[in-house]
Amino acid sequence: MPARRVPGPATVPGLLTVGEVAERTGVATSALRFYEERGLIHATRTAAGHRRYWRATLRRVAFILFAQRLGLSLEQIGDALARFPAGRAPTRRDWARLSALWASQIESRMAELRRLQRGLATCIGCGCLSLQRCHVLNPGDRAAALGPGPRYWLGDAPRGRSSR
Amino acid sequence: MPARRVPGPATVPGLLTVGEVAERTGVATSALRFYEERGLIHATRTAAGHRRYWRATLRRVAFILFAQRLGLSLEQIGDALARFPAGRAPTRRDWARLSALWASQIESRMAELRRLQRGLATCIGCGCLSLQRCHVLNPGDRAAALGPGPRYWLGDAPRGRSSR
DNA sequence: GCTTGACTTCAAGTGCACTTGAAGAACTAG
DNA sequence: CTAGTTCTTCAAGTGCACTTGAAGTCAAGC
Repeated sequence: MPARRVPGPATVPGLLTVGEVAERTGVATSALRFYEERGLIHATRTAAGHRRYWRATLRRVAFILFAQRLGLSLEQIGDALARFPAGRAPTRRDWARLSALWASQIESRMAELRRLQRGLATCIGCGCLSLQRCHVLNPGDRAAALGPGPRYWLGDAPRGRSSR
Repeated sequence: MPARRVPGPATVPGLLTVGEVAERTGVATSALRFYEERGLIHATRTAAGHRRYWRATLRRVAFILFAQRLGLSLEQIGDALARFPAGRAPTRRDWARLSALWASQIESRMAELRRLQRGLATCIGCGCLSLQRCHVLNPGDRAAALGPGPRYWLGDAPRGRSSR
């Protein structure tokens, strides 16, 4: 019955073990398993049940790391990844759409940082940080009072999931 | 024995109840109590044990909100607040020192966002996101692999507290 | 053949920043 | 005086992104 048994670790050029992926990405094996559980990455299995990753997974993990530094949650990253085929690079078109979305998020976060920077120099220093109508903490309306729960500071709030 | 009893809520102009502070700052009463437990804010007590806040506490809370949007942890914020007198505004000198520190943190976070922005347009789109030597994920050395634990993305890592 | 190390699952733990709930005391309005 | 709101403490729960540990399997080198 050992007819189509997937070969052992590291012996096949195209497939990587979880340890190899961990080493190459700097992400712990436990995290990789966690990402798989959350549907962010996928692996084939050997006959013995060991994970084997395609090389494309390295890019997928890089994508996850990138998006995390952007400030996205794993759920948001999962949504983005779901549009891409699992085993291959995204198309230019896929990429362009996502790129535009994320670029605008980076823009708004940078805008906030610039506001905070200005506030650092003037608003707080002079004691005007009043909370009532401070344009640093409350741009427009009452964005600083996003309600209870963890406060997100990229894009003000994760879309969907109304607070609490 | 009711000789120097602190008067009731809302009746004294200088002192605020926890509910009033919550309403004015947009921060939940539970969070205010939590901040007090962590030493970030302080309150006097009425004879009955109810909290009474100075008006300066409003500014202190504003300061906390501001620093949170900067991406600082409560511990870091507490360190910063510890240098300031509890009941009054910080001196210009105090402020200038902190301001310089935080400004540089904002600068480095903005620099990272610009890198990510560039990566968004080129590095990932063209498929070069390689993890090994990607200058978007690994500026200089291997900053993306900060080790296990929650990943900080302002200033790369909270100073002190070597990871784990 | 045996040891060592890499892998497996599953449950539970961690750190942060809180929130929620229970049980009760205190203030306020009518 | 009573009802309702606001406050008190304390313990436990939440969500995120994982890590740690236990108990066991699999593969490779000597």
